[in-house]
Order: sequence, then C-alpha cells, then structure tokens
Amino acid sequence: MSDNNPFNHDYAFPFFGENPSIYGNQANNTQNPHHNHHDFDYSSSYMSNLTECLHGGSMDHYNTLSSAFGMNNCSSSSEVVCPQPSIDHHQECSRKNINSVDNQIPLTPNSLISSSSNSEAGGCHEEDSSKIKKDDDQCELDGDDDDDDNKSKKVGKLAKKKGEKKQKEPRFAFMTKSEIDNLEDGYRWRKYGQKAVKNSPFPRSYYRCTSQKCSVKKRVERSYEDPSIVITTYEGQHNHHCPATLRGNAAAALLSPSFLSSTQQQLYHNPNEQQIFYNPNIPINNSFYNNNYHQQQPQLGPDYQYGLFQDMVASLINKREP
DNA sequence: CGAGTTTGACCAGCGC
DNA sequence: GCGCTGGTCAAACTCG
Repeated sequence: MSDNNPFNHDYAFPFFGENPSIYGNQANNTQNPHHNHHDFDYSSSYMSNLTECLHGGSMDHYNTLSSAFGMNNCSSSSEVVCPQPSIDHHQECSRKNINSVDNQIPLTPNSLISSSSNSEAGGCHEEDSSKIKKDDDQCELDGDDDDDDNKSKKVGKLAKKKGEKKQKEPRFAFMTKSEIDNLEDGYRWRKYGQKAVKNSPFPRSYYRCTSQKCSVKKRVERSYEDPSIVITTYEGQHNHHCPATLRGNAAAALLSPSFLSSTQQQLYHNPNEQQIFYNPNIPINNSFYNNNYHQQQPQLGPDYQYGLFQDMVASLINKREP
C-alpha cells in the first residue's frame, strides 16, 4: 500500500486549545471550538501545504505535514523519546530529564516528532516485533500444527520468531474531553484486553478492528490527571473503508479512510469534542499539564501553530466547499 | 447462535 | 536472575 496517508507516521500535532481554560474541570463546559476561528493565525504556507496534503499531493507527506504544522524538519532528531504516553514512562523520563518540562524542555521541535523511519531513537521503551506479528504467526502455526494442548501451542507461538524486530506500526494519539471512554469513530472494534495502568485508577482498554485482515488497534485510557480526558492511541492503518463513512457527505469524503485514519474521522464525527493532539512518543509530564495545559499556552516557540485540529479541518472543508 | 466483552494467565522487555 | 509492567491470548461469559 502506498503511503498516501500523511498520518502514517508518528506525527506530532502541536495543536492545543488556545483557550486552555476549556480543558479545566468544569463539567458543564460546552464551548464550541469553532467559535475560536478569529483567533487562528494560519499562515498561507501552512494552509497551502496542509491543503496539499489533503489533496494527496505528491510531496513528501512527512515534510509536508511538518511544514504545514510549522515544524522544523526533525526527522533526524536524535532526541530520546518515550513512545508510550503511559504515566510511568512520563515519570521515568522526567526522572532522567528526558524531554522533561521540569527540566524546562517543553516539547521542543525535536522532541515533538520522532523519526518517521522505523528506526527507534533509542527511547526508554522499544517495542518488540514478535508481539505484533503474533497474528501472522498464528496463521502459520495453525496450518502446520495439529491440536496439541493449548498451552504449549501458545508458548510455541510466542517463542517463534523471537528476536525479530517488529515493524513499528504508525501511531497516532489524541486526547478528547469526553465522558465516553470508547469514542465513536465509525469503525467497529473488538475489545481484546484491559489492563490496569500503573499509577492510574483507570484501566487501559485494548481494541482491535473487527474487519478481517485489518490489523489496526487502539488503546483507550483516561488521563489520571484529568479524568474527563480520554486518551486514544491508534496503531496502524485501516485497509478498508469506514463502515459509517461518507453517507453522501463530501466533507466526510475529504476525511475518508483513503486519506485519514479513523482518528481524523472522529474529528468530523464528533465535532463538539474538545481534542488536543499529542505525539504518543512523547511523555506527558505532570508539570506540563499543570503549567501549560490547564493554565496557559504551551510554550512551544514561535514556529508553532496553536489551535484545535478540528478547526483547521473545518476551515479547509469550508474552503473546498463554499 | 454469532458477535462482543470480561478476566485471569501468559509472555517479552526492561531496569535493577 | 528477579520483579515489574505493558501487551496479548483465549476460555468463559453476556447480549441481542
């Protein structure tokens, strides 16, 4: 499959609510982010590059989006990043002064984006390929292995291809202020696991796309800092159309699976959700939340655009469909 | 009855 | 090597 999807990388999305107070703990906050358009300052190059992305242009998408998002080219970043948004990683990285806001390194351009290649940057967590390939392994084993007892079969499965490096699936994560854990994104998901998360009272749920041959997974967990925020991490790319997509809606078509992952579609399907994008490779530091997230603008530097991604998409839709 | 969920067990990776 | 943790499996269960 050609990499048509500019989100098929571990992109960072330096978009934050420009009015951070809306992410506070006011339960009755229903502010519509679309009311904030007048505050946006999308540069022309920013918009044109992004529009080109939406058109599926021939530009290198990585650079395009990076440019569109006002990022420097960070593909050669040697920053040590944490691919997991989990709390222990945040704390661990914080202890080690890795991308730590405590250390006055608040999401610098280099820390905002990890290598678009599959080479890990030697982070504090490196995933193992054997797990991701389990399904394939199972198919292979099912073919050449009769019914032994399940346990030995399972062990053999897991032991097979041990040591192989996995192909890191593209990940995309975002936070949504919602009371609903499993947000509707148009795709059908089967839950295959739930785990308690260290230092968090909220469990993390694991979902897999129910479509055959689609290996997309997502994790859903609640922020322990702000229980009203749901953190959803998508992994992989759907190889099929969204069952609930289009419906004759050209705007939805713009955000169809051929271009956007379910994550972005959710932007469309849930336009009233407050969403903040973040790079799942970057730890979310407590003090970052406390100092930047709830109380003031994140200090990302002059190259960064502030705003809600959905506003940006809505703006593009309006441009394309007057 | 099929699809989806729950939940305990298992495994791999990592730090110490 | 050991313990901890994240991720996954799969049997049992629930639901429509």
